[in-house]
Amino acid sequence: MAAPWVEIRRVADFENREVTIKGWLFNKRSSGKIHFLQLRDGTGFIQGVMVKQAVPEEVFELAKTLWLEASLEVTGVVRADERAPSGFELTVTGLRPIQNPSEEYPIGKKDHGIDFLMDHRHLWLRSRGQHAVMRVRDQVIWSARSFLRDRGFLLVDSPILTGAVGEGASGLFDLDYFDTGKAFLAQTGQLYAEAAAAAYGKVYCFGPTFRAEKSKTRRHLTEFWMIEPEVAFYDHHDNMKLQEDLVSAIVRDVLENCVPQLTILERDLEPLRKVVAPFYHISYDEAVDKLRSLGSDIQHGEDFGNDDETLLTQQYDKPLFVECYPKKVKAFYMKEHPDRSDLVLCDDLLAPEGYGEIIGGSQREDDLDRLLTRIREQGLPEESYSWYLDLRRYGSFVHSGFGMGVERVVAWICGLQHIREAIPWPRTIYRIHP
RNA sequence: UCCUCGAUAGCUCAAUGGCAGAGCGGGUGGCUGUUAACCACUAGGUUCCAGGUUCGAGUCCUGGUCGAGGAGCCA
Repeated sequence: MAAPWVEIRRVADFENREVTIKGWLFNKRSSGKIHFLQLRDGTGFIQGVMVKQAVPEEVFELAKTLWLEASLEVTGVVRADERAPSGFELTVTGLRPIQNPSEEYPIGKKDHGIDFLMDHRHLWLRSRGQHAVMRVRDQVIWSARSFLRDRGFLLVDSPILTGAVGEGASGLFDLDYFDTGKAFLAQTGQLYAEAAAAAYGKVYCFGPTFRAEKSKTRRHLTEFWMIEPEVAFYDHHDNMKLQEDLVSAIVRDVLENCVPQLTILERDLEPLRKVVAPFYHISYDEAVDKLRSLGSDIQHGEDFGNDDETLLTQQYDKPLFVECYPKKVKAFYMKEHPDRSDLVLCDDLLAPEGYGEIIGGSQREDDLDRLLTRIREQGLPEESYSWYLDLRRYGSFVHSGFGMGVERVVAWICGLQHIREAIPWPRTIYRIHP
């Protein structure tokens, strides 16, 4: 007798049958003798139509008392209807409230300010746009993982609590670690991934990373997720090819599976359809010349500013590799350029449409003496890197890797104005709640 | 850390130094196809805090708190 519980995403398989939907009421309209109940169950959205004559009087009256975001079991018959955005609606036959709120839902139908929305992030996640972003984020992560798995990569996760420093001494969160002194939240898993690459060849780590920099921009979080592949016997060029293949695979998968979500987000699909290998390449030196010809006052030897990066990416319709930056603006572990001792074999991959850096990668310095020299030049604590230096003592090897910022990729693909919407619980300099 | 802007009804925002307003949300009533439904009526205010100028301050000045946008740094 009981109608089967069906997920909204599956209702097409139940046309003209009575089903039960378990979910929440995200909007309600009424025309006197018809209630329109907008339902959400996490798998989709559907409209329930309750006609006064078709249900018992008390059920029709009960529907009037529902507040937004009431949790419900709704029974009804699935009908194809071209007036419904999803193609289907539910002709309601029964209604059982699970919990009906006793006060108004804070998030209304009209616009809210970002401060209010961030304070209500736990409720904001219920909204349609945030559903879309989280689905795309999920797709991006699954695409990356399956891409790497298909290519024989081994997932070797790195620690979050570390004793050694990562890329530099600034921007580290520290905490007391028993009697041994300070521990630090990892800024990167890369050094551990290098050790894993020496053990297993093709590896990656994927996890949250932490930067205590007081950055206050639309592209920074203090906690963000990074996918970091590291490959033994890959050089600088192999490394860029891998990045190009990974990013194009992710975009291809999103376009295959997430067009409804991108449509909700009003994302223009044309720029994404152009994201097909090969991407563009430009050297750091060429990039500086180009920027100067476009009016930037950047000097050779400086790192790019935010405006520079935006200006540069606006010149291209696909992702752009910028290669071989000056050694002095990059991390100690990057391999010195064989012909130019002032440069390193590295690349930044810049997303188009002004989004900028989504990947930073490099060939790693595999020579023990050069690596030691750079650690000392940068004033880093040599003893913290002793285990890392062992990788150059015992079977050193050409190897390369990169870090891809998940939230930056999601923000770019979704066309978001700010990276904070690309992660469920953003952590920024002035916000750690909820 | 620096620069800029902002804070008024539950929310989003108006208001020449001169009566505190609208839309949404809430309440009451109406409507058999609504899509941020619509229509009528209605309730709702310590204008962020502390001082100051003025006959009179939401508005001007000083200090503070909180937030946003941007810079630097980076993924």
